[in-house]
Amino acid sequence: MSPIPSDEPRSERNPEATRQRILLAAFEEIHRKGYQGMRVDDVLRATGLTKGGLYHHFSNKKALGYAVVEQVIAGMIDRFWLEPLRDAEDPLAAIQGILRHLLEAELAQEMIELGCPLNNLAQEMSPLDEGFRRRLDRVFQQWHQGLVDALEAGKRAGKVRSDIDSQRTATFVQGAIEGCIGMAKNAQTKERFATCSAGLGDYLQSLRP
Amino acid sequence: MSPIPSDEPRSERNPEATRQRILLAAFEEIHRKGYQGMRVDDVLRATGLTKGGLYHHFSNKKALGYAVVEQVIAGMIDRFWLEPLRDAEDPLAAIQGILRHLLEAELAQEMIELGCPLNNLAQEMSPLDEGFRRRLDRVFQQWHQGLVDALEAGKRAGKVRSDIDSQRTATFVQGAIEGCIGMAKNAQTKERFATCSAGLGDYLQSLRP
Amino acid sequence: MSPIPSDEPRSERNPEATRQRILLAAFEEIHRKGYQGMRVDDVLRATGLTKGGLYHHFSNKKALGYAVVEQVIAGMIDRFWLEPLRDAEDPLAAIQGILRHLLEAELAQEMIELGCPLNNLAQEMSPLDEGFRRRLDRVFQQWHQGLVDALEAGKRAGKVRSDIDSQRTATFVQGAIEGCIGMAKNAQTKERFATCSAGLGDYLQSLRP
Amino acid sequence: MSPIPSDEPRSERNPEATRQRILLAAFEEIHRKGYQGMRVDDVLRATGLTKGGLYHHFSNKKALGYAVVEQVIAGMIDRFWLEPLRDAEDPLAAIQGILRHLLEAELAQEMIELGCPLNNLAQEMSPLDEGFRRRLDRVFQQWHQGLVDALEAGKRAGKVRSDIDSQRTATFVQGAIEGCIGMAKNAQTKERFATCSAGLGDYLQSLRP
DNA sequence: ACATACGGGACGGCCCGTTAGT
DNA sequence: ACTAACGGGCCGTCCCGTATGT
Repeated sequence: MSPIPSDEPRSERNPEATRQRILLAAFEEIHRKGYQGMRVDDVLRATGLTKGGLYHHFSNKKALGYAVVEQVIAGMIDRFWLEPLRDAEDPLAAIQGILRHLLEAELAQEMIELGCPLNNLAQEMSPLDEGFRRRLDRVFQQWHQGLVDALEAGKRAGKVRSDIDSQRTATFVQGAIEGCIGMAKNAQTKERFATCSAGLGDYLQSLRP
Repeated sequence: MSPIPSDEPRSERNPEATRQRILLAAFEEIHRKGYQGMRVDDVLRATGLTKGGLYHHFSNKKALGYAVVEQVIAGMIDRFWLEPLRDAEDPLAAIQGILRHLLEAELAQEMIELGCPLNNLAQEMSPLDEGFRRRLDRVFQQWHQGLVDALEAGKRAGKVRSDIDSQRTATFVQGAIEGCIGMAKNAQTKERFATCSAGLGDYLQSLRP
Repeated sequence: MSPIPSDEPRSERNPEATRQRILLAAFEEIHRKGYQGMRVDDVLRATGLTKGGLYHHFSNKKALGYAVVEQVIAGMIDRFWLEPLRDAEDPLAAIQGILRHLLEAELAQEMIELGCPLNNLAQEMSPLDEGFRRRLDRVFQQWHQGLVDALEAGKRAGKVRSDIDSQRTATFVQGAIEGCIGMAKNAQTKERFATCSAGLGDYLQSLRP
Repeated sequence: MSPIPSDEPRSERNPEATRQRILLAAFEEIHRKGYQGMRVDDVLRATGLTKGGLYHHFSNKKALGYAVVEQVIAGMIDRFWLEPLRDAEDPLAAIQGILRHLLEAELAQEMIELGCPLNNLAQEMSPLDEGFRRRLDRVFQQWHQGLVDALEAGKRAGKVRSDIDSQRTATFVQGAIEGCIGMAKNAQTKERFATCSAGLGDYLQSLRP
């Protein structure tokens, strides 16, 4: 098919890139079907690898699942939730900004159709496997810490009521966000997300001085 | 073969009871492992039936899953969330009462360990199967309607701010509740649920006149 | 092929016969390749069953292996070694008779080519799996008991020296028989068996009064 | 890439030693699990090498197996059985000495738990692979020749009855020895070996003038 | 209404071997 | 001489569903 044929080194022999390809494909499948619903063979098909190849990088399906949590999902949470909060002087506005961003971006489709990858996996696997639970909880806690830090900064900047409990608030915000995404996923409509996150907006407003 | 025919109650020939036993066992398995993780053979073991028995009542695994939604989970939501709201003059207090009840009852353990059966199934199956989604959404909407009705009654009774949007609020409350349960399930601790639902309590207070 | 075509009940629905077919086929494969070398798929092909069918009768490969020991091999030892010794007044002559029989019968071929099924399995699996070891040892002990009884009867009948230790002698006879079969199996020749069992014959003569 | 070439001993560039390490590790695995049960990857783990390293020395698994027979097992038989018989004036005493030695030495444990490496392999592979059979039979024949020579010398020294057939006797002695080891391996007890070899001792006594 | 035997098709994992590279 | 990425086949098991019988 490609006009320049044979002197491209057939397989680039780039193990790190291969590993990433596997992780990405596995993440996609897990996001779509859940960990239990993810089929190793589908990951193989998506990556163009074979059993032996995958088995070289990950000793079994569970190890692959763990790696997806630590090396894909954790990074997504960081880029999506923590990065924007890092230097925001007004955390409540920042959170609402991210929520609005969720509605507009192309990834909205995926988020509403398939839900939050972190929460999906947690809901599925936390009661079934302690290894998953620990790793997922670690990500939740990093996110939580980012929210706490931002709320504290907001207090100092006079953008957040100083009498609120940041820990408790951060936990509830996490829960509410995941709840809103969940509502949207049930309904499979953007509107449900808009409605639910409007309620969350009301709550966030109630945190202002 | 045997000439003496029908009037010995062979074991306990009671088809309706058998059907219920299957539904209950299937519900348990689904609650614990998810629909995809539920194994028909495990349901068989739990009921003491065999393949033929189960497939006489349900044409396939999916039909069994659908029936669990419509005939088990829907009833649970009704008893647990709608019943207490029906005649409550103060809906916000009623909601908080249910949340407190969740922490105390023996079923708390199950709720925190395994999560909300309705939401679990919805998160797992809504993107994968439209039949599940429709049935689950119906339950969510009944619950939603109950909340709306209660909030409106609360407004009339002067227990709820009259300027709030009941639809939106009901949706967010649902989301927040499921979010709190989810947080607790990740952490597998009662405390996380207490913390998160305290935040929800703050929100509910902000709805008072 | 059969002129009367369609009204023969396609699969006879005879579970016990099916179970036997599986056991026989598994025995054949184990005899030929060893337990580890036996492939479930080959047993399937030999029986015409499918995975599900076999899995219904035996929960896994090991269970099938155990059943082969208890329900096939034990019976063979009984018919081949114990039956002829039961009423023999001259046990030494009886043993030599069986050895000679081994050289003549059609089963000689199989015995020399593939060895003794009991000893093969024991050599392969005793150090690897205690479940196999116990079951195989039980067969060895029944055989041993048969030899002891026969020797004692021989003593009473004046056909065996009364000063020998029957226990020890029985054990050595077992070992020597298996050793002879093993020698023949290495060489893959009848002659090696003849030579080796001639030596055994010398020993047996030395037990005469 | 590096201009400084060869005189740094990179790790311990010693191909012959590497080959020996592989052979030894492979022997261990074969002795423990059989040839079919031996996994190349386990040999790799035991030697610290990788696939390429092993396949540089042996073209495939079978070639490794053959080499183990010719370069490890043959040597063991020579040291263990032939060496002590070489200059023994009383072969029967020498054989019994070796048997007693077997019971006392530390290697007894291994011999009784795992059996005789030569006979194990022969029982497993002779019917399956002619290449193995030939190589193993060669070792058996060298051992056999050693026994014959010793018996003949014993005759000349008046320590062995001169009317016995040395060929036949040697074969039976081999068989009986392997049989005794096999009996012990089944039972996984030293005592079984003691009992069975006591019977062998009786036989050997019957060969004295 | 229910039991039992069996079909059939994946799925995860194992494992021998090859090949590009150093 | 040796490493490490990867190919590819197949094995044991799992599991949904059907068919036959009672």
